[in-house]
Amino acid sequence: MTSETRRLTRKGQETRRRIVAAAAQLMYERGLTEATLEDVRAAAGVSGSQVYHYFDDKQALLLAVIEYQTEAVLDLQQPLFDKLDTMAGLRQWRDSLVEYQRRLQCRGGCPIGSLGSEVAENNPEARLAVASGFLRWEAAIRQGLQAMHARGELRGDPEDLALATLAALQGGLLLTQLQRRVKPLEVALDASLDHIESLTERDRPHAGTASAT
Amino acid sequence: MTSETRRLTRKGQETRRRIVAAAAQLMYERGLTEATLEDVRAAAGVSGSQVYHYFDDKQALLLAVIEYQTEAVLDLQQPLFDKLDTMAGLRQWRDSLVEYQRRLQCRGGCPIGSLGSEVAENNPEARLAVASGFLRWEAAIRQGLQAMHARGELRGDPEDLALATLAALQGGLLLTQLQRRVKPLEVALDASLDHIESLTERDRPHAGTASAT
DNA sequence: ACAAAAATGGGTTGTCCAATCCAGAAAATG
DNA sequence: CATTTTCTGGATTGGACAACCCATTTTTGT
Repeated sequence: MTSETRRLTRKGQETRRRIVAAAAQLMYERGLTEATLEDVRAAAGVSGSQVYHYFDDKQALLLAVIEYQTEAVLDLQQPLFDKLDTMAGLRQWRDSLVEYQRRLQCRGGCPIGSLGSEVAENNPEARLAVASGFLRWEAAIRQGLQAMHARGELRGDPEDLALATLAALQGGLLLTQLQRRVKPLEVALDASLDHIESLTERDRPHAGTASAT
Repeated sequence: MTSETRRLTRKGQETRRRIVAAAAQLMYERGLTEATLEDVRAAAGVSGSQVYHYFDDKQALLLAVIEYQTEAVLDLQQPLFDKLDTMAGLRQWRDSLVEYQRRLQCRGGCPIGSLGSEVAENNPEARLAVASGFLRWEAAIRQGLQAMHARGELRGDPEDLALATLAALQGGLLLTQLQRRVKPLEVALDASLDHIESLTERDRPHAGTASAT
C-alpha cells in the first residue's frame, strides 16, 4: 500500500511537504522527466534517501504533486470562482488569468495540463488523477454559469459552456506557452466569454473586447 | 551543420524516412521520453547505428519528427481546409476531427500539441519548430474565415477567431485525451463554431422575438 | 569493371538516475 | 528515562540508454 498518510511526526510532515513543493516546482519548470529525484532532493534541502522514506517511488511522488498542483490552482482562483455568475465576474477571472501568465512571461503553461499531457499515454493512474483535477476545475466554472442559467439570464447549456470554456483556457495556455505571448490566451478566453455573452438576455449589439473592422 | 538533406541514395532516403515515421509513431503512442532510440531502431526495422548515421543525435531526430507530424496533420486536413469559408464547411471539418478522435479511441491527443507540451520548457529549438507548425495550422483556418469576412458574411476579426478556434481545438483534444471521451472536443469546437455563426449575417442574435429557451 | 562514397551491422562505452541498504540521530510514547 | 518508532545521512547498486567505433556490404558514378 502507498500513501495512507502514515502517522508522521510534525517534522516529518514538514519535510514531506517541502519535498512535494520542490518536486512540483521543478516539474513545472523543467517538465516531468527532466526533474530528477536528485534535483528534487537538493531543491528540497533534504539529503540521502529522504525522498524514498516518504514516497514508495517516483510514481507516488508524482501523484502527490498532481494533488498539490490541483489544490494550488484551485485555491488561487477560489476568490474569482465565487463571482463567475455574472459577465463582469467572468471578465475579471479572464483578466486575472491573463495577468498571471504575463507575470510568468508565458512560461510553464498550465501546471495541471502540462503534467496531464506528459502522462496521458503512459501512466493511466496519473492520467486519472489529472482528469479528476480537471473535473473539479470544470465544476467551479459550471457553478457560475448554472447560476446565471437558473436566474434566466443565460440561454444554452451551462454544462457544455463550462466545458468549452475550460477547453479554450487550456488551448489558450498551450499556445501562449509555445509562442511566449499572451495573445492566444486572451483571444481564446475572449471568444469563449463573448459567446457566453451572446447567449445572455441582455444582448449587446456588438461583441466584447476587440473591435474589428 | 545538421540536416541539409545530405546527398542520399534512394535506399538511404527510404531508410531515413522509415526511421522518422517509426519515431513519430512511437513518440505519439508513448510520449517523447518513453520512445528510446532502441525502440525506434527496432520499429523501423533497421539495425545498429543506423539512427546515428542519419541523425546527429536524438534532438535532430526530434526536429525531423516535428516536421513530419506537422506535414501529416496538415495534409490530412487539406481537403477540408479548402472549404472553411462556409459554416457548412466548418461543421464538416469539426465532424471530421471528432470522428478521427473517436476512431483512435481518444488516444494520443494532438500529434503536434503533445510534443509541444513536452518540449516547451526545456528545448527552445523544438519549441520554435512546434510553434511554427501551429502558425501554419492557424493560417489555414484564418484563410477560410477571412474569405467569409471579405464577402461581408462575417463580423468580427477573422484573425482572432482563427486563433481562438485553434485554441479551442487544442484544449478540446487535451481534455478528450485525458478523459478518453470525445465530448470535450465536440463541445469545444461547437462552442467556437456557434460563436462564429452568431457573427454571420444570416444568423442574427434575435433580441426580443422568441421566448428564451 | 572499378574505385569512391554511402549504407549497414553489431558491439561497446560512459553516464545518468531510480531504487536500495545500513547505520546513526531525533523525537514520540508510556 | 527507557525503549520504540520515526527521521535523517551517505554510500552503493543495477539497469537503461544515448552516443560512438570499426569492419563489411551495397550502391553510385565513370
